[in-house]
Amino acid sequence: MTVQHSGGGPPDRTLALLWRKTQPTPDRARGRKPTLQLDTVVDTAIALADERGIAAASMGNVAKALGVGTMTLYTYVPSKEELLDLMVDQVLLERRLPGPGDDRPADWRAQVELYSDETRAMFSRHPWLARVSTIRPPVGPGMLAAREYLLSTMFALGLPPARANLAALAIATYVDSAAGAEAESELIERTTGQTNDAWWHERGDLWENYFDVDRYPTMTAVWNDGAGGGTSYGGGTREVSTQAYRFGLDHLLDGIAAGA
Amino acid sequence: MTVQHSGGGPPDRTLALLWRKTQPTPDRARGRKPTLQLDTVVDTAIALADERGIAAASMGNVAKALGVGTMTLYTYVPSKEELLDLMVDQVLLERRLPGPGDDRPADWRAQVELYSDETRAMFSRHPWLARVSTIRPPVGPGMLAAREYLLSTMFALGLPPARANLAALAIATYVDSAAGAEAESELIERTTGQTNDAWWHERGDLWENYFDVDRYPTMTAVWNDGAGGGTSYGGGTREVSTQAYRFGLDHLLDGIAAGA
DNA sequence: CGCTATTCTCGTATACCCTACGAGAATTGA
DNA sequence: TCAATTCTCGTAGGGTATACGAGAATAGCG
Repeated sequence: MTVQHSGGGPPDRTLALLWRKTQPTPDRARGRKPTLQLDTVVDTAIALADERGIAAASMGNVAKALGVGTMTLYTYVPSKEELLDLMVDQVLLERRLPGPGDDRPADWRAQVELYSDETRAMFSRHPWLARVSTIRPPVGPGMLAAREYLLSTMFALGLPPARANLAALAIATYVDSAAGAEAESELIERTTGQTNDAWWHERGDLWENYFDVDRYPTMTAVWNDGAGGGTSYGGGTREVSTQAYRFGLDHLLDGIAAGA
Repeated sequence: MTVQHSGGGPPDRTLALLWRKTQPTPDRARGRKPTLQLDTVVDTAIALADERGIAAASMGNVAKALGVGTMTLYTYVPSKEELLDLMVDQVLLERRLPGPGDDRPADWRAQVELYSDETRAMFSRHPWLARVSTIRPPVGPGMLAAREYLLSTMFALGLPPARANLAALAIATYVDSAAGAEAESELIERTTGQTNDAWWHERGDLWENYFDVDRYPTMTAVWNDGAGGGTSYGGGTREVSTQAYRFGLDHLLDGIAAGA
């Protein structure tokens, strides 16, 4: 399944929810006391998605986990879309990225490395994040903090503002998508109980019945070289994925540094 | 919504469907004649998804568009998952990428450029592709052709097999995800009838009420430089996205070339 | 204390989604 | 002709989100 979001209600309401920690919420005295807290709802949804994938974080499941009726959730959140936005920004905020005054690695490259490490760890904890669209993202503190940090590393490299912006976007695109793929792969292995190697192995027919060496000479060469990662092509083994990630990031940064 | 796939039935059946054009299908004389063809089903589903997003390509909608009962589709396709796989590989195959013997640009860089152009065009025609998970992809002719081609461009650059594999994976990761984001952005503009600029503008409250210049000095600098792309941050205007894409690809290739 | 305004709770109902099952229709070879 | 085979698709069951409205709980006021 796919996940859209950020379409729904008035943006003011969503923004208020996203920034609730920064901005004090007006307290209302009147009326029945709430049983839950927004944070509890969001955290529960995240926990469910972490464990069994984004589909498990349905309104019904979240409510059941909290021991309330499904419709009760709608007191805390205008819609599922909003909940998703909150989940995303909550998780984006988990990354420990130094802010303006904080200590950080001296080298710009190490700074980017920190972004990469934190992002990969975040995706690893929350693999479902990879399946949420980031077009029109929840513009919350989490998203802004990450963008600010990455942008500042490009300033540290000495890029002028316009180039720094482009470079930060390119790096974020690469890191986020690669880290997302990696994490999603692990989630699928966990939830299906089948390793990726086993999955490829199950498709052994392919190589025998359909694969034509003349049509795919280069793949064959890589295969014979043993570089495909054993039993698999197409992303292949965990080691190959990790190596490919490093390779891509290193060379992207090389290229950016060379052009600085 | 999110889209999973490639889990379901026996892999043999799926592979047979995916490779149906290459492999002749056994003809059966007995029994009622089918009203539809598999290709028609797949094409209809693709058309629906192209126009109104992946969610519109439901079994019910596809059947309605074809003027048959919903359950009729299950004669042609074992499940929705399989249909999705077929849609994906069909679309992957649209890219005009030269095969082993075919003419191609002489320069390896131009060859990669061709992959990039064809991929962007493909995503532009089929924006929903961005929301389909590519872990455990449909291992059909479309996927293999693209991998073969990209791999061969890295051979053209002179990389040894193992490095070529890593480089091809890195480039595919970057190009596919950037192109996907771009296309999805256009789809959202089209289906919501709201441009991205308008969307950001609607969030004007943010900058006034929540944005803290001290917390986000670098973003502020970029903003003041006019590099944010007018009204937006976070990916921003179409021009900024396109520039960022070019910037990233060029520098990634620079880095790979430098390390060759 | 009682009343009222306010707020939260959540059962019911609607409208989608996928798909298992099985009855019936169509076709062909025997 | 009729049996075997294959395709068609209505019904039903279990999932999803959420609109609506009735009822419960609370705070403050008279």
